[in-house]
Amino acid sequence: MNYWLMKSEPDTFSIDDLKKQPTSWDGVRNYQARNHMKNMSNGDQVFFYHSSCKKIGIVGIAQVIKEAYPDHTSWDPSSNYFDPKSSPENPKWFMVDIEFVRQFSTTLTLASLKENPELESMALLKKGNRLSVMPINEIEWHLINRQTQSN
DNA sequence: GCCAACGTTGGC
DNA sequence: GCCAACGTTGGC
Repeated sequence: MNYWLMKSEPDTFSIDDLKKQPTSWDGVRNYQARNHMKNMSNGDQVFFYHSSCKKIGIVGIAQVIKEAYPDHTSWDPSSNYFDPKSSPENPKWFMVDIEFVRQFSTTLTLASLKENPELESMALLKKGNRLSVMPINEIEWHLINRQTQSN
């Protein structure tokens, strides 16, 4: 089992949206993020992170329910995520499906994560980090998870 | 709204 | 293959 963090702008797609139904994580157009998704397995656990919003931070947990498969929006000319270099025969971009697991009673804010010296090495907290899909190591996962309660 | 950091593109 | 220019991300 592996652990991950995925960012989403809640104005576009929030954990409340995920709660209603599983979703396919389409639209990732960054090689590093794509490669991380290709490394995901069914059952992998995901911190769900709200970015670019009022209360930035980890808001809950999701899990992978379908492993990486071609992102069809990449060859759809009407899609915002269209990439002319991708085709059904030779797909360039991939996505996974995730479903809701639980929501934290309070947002584990970015500011509070930064205050924890044990989390210093986290990729998320590195300056200038813009990756929308990143791995979380097991120690970090449990450290963070321990600080949370479910709704 | 600002801007630093980063990834990508394209000319050379 | 280098690197300047550009577009995007995302915290503040």
